[in-house]
Amino acid sequence: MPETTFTISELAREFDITPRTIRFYEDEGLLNPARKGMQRVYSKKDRVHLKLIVRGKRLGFSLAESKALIEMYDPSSQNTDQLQALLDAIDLSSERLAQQLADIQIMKDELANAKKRCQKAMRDNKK
Amino acid sequence: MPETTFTISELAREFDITPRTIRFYEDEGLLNPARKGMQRVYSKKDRVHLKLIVRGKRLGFSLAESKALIEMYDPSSQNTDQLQALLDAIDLSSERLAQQLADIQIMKDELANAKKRCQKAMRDNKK
DNA sequence: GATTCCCTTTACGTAAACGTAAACTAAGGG
DNA sequence: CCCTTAGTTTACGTTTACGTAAAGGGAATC
Repeated sequence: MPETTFTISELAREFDITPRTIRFYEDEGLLNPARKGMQRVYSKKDRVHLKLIVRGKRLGFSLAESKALIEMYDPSSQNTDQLQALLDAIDLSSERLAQQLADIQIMKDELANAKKRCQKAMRDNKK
Repeated sequence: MPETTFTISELAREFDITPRTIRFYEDEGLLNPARKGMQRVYSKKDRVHLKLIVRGKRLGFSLAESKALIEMYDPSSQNTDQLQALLDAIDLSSERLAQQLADIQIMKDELANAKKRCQKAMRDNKK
C-alpha cells in the first residue's frame, strides 16, 4: 500500500518549498490538513491541492486564484447559482490559459530568434 | 506613414496599464524613452519592449526576468563571455516555457473535468 | 535526564510591483 | 489671462507571499 499520509516536511521536500510556505497556504484557506495532536497530517487530497497550488505558481497564478481553482474540484453540494458561477469561473480560467498558450508560442519564437542572433554574434567575434 | 512615436498615456491605454506603471518600469531600468523637454517620447522599439514586459507579466515573469529578456534582443556589442551567458539564459527561459506548456496542458484537462462534474451537478440539481 | 529532532504558534520583517496623493510645469483654447 | 488637459517628480502607502527569529511541546535517543 502506498503511503497515504504525509508530514509537512515531506511535502515541503517533494515540492521544494518550506514548511512555512505550506502553513501560510493553510492560513490563507487553501489547505485543511487533519491533526494528530498538534501535528498536521496531510492526506493524498491535500497533496493534490498543494500540487495544484505549486503548478499555479509556475503559471503566475495568485493564491486567491489557486484557491478558486481548488474550489472547482468538488462542485457537489452547491446550489444552482453557485454552480453557474463556477462554470463561468472555469471558462474564464480556460480563456486565460489560451492566452498564455499564445504568449508562450510567441516567446518561444522570439527566444529562437534571439538565440540565432546570439550565435551569429559569437561567430563574428571569433573572426 | 504609421505613427512612429507614442506618449505615455497612449501606451498606457493600449496595454491597459497606468502611466505610473510605465514610469516604474523606467525606474527599474526596463525602458529608456527619449525626452522632448520634460516629456517622455516612446519609440517603436520602446513599445516592443513594453509589449514584451506585459506578455511576460501574463506568464508570471518578474520584472527582473523581463529585463533579462529585453537584453537578449541586442546581442551585438557583447564579449564572448557575455554572449555565452546570454545563450545559457535563453536556454533556461526555453526550459521554463516548456514547463509552463506542460502545466497548461494539465490544467486544461483538469478544467475540462471540472466543467463536466459541474454540469453533472447542475443536471442532478434540476431533478 | 539531557540532547536532538521535528513539529508548533506568534509576530515582526521584507521584496516586488505598483497605487495614491501632493505639488509643479507646459501647451493650447476661449 | 484663466482654465483645462496632459505630463512631471517626490514620497509615502499597500498588497502579496512569504522569510526569519523567538519560544516552546513532545517523542526518541544517547
